[in-house]
Amino acid sequence: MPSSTAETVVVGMSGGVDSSVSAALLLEQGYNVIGLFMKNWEDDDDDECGAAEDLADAQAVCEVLDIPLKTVNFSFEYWERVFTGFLKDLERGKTPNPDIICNVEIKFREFPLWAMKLGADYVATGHYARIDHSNGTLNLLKGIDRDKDQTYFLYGLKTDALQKAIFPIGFMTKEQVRSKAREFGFENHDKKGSTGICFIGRRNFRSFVRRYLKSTEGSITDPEGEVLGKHEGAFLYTIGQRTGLGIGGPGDAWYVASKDVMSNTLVAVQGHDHPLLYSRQADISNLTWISMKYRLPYPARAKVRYRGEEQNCLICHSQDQGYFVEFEQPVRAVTPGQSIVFYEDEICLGGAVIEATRS
RNA sequence: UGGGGUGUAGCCAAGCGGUAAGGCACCGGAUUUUGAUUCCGGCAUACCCAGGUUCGAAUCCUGGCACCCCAG
Repeated sequence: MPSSTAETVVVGMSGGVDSSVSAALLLEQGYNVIGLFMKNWEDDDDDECGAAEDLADAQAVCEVLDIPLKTVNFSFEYWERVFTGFLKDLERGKTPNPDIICNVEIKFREFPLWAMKLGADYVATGHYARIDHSNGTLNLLKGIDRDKDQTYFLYGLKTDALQKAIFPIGFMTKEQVRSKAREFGFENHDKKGSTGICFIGRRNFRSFVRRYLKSTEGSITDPEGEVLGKHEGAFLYTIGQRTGLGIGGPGDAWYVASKDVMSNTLVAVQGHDHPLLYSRQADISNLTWISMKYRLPYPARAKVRYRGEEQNCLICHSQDQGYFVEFEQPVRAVTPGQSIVFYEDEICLGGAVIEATRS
């Protein structure tokens, strides 16, 4: 029984192992724990069972732990603040990352607001990340499990959003989380990790997007303009992509090197490491720092996509009040719309959105 | 209709008498809270067609057919 003086923490529970173990750990640590299941997407048709199963899993875990599970529906907020922007970016030829916005707008804005109304002192999620409060400033640190580190998705959060956040599994490996789940007797200890857009789930990207955006066929050409084949709509593809181009024939595989939604054209090149797939510079926008502003130019390590390799780079001011990044080595598939996240050793400094690239 | 060449999966392409390499595309899976990348697996009872020779042919022979090239 939680004592009346214990602090209360609301845990966002997805039904997966990570958030389940997070809740259990908080309980062990003496918190008064409340589970929250967020439903942020109204399924238009199929896949309804996926969310229902997840809810059932979350319920099962909460029963084992003997904690209450509440549900909330942020579909409206998600649609308005995450999904519409996602579609708009796609139309503009970008490759947006909705999960990053989702964290800023939903998981670390709506969710905490809701939790605080319930009288929570803290909110927690099952992210592989750590928060360091020592030496006066708050720092977002990579998860101990470098292979699972999820700070890439969290770079848009500022100090105030993280102040009341707890990441209980940030100091654990996935392996440890799973065995902990077994210890607790969670049925979902072996559950496969979820993939796909957060809350929307795993889907065929192209057919999913085409439910919302009208697409028209266009041509795929090589850099010289020679037509190689056709695509289903330029905005359905991303830079560096190989799958779905349908270009057979002699030689190596083909990859998307650039796209132009105005002319609805895709330019493809042959070979995973074709020079046209590499960029040395990128214009960036919406630069945000988590806890500290750094004087530019500032040297940092940067990830251009989740699970990408960290690259040495220099963050700079550009002539027009904007910013750009210069990489020490050319980086493959730097893609407008994707985020570039900056690091210094363990610390996630912040990040920005890639606007344009230069070789 | 004189000469030469080529016909192997959707596309390239090995094979040269001993029972169909490989790559691209595609499909499935693994990895992955974006879209990708990457990795693993699958993918021609069948080699343009019809005969023939051989224990045995995609591989040799004969005859067709198709396409290409050079001459006309």
